Amino acid sequence: MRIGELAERAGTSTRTLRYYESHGLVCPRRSANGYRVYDEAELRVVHEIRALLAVGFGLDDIRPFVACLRAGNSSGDVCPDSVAVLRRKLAEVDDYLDRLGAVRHQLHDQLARAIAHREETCLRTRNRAD
Amino acid sequence: MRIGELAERAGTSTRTLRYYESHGLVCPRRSANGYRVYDEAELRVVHEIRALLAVGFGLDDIRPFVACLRAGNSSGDVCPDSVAVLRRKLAEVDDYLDRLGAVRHQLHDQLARAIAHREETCLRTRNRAD
DNA sequence: CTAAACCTTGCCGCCGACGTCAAGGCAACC
DNA sequence: GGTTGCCTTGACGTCGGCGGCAAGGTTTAG
Repeated sequence: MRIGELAERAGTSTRTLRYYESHGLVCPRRSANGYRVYDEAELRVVHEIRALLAVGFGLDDIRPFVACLRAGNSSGDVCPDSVAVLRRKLAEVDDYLDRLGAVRHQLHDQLARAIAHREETCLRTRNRAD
Repeated sequence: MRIGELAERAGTSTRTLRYYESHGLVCPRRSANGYRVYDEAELRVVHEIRALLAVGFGLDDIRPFVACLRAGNSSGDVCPDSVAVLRRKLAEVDDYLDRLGAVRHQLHDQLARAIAHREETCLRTRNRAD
């Protein structure tokens, strides 16, 4: 399979596949004329990459998962390095959730106070109008 | 007050203050030699900008708050435009919290399954060793 | 007089996952 | 042989909030 077909079947672009390759995540063979040739297994790899990217992983974080898949495992998650990255990412997400919760809290209060202030001002204005 | 003093008192850099100015958030007078001159009120404005940036606002979102402060209000939050931005940002944060919660959930499951798979494999290996 | 410490404008670098040309080679069909 | 459609490498653009440097003018202290 050549790059165009893989791109279409993976739901992405040829540019993206070349980008992954330049970062060592995919390594296709080359045909006589220099075209990239991928085998079926690479489709699975690209799907794995895309899924992890969608969850917020960076390409560097994804590398162990790809290696794990290439090692013949049914899932990219089961190798020690992958598990380590998963743990770290979970901790990062928990951390981010905490901070974002605090931000939400502050925004909520800030909004409530602003609205309260507006109503108060409105009342005073009406009282002056009396 | 010149730019260096304002930067120090606001806990930021001169580069940052010039950047804010280039985006219309601060507009100092100029002295005869071309130096930027700020009055005391600008310190408050810069603090407002920094506080909102820290919460995740972009410079464009912050503009109404600065205008509100300049209009003489004790808080930058109380003007209609500011309230609108606050509402929108709160909604965005809520949205992001939802998605991040889903991501956390997925990561948690993925990690749990990976560990379960590893233990299972480990058991099988020991059984073979028996 | 000179060094130090301010200030000015302007422009490139950064991060990350690509998009978007540009300029050209290869393959297949009419 | 010309057109179409694939492929190649290379290099610049994107977004945002600055950092950092260059090359110069100003002011103050010694």
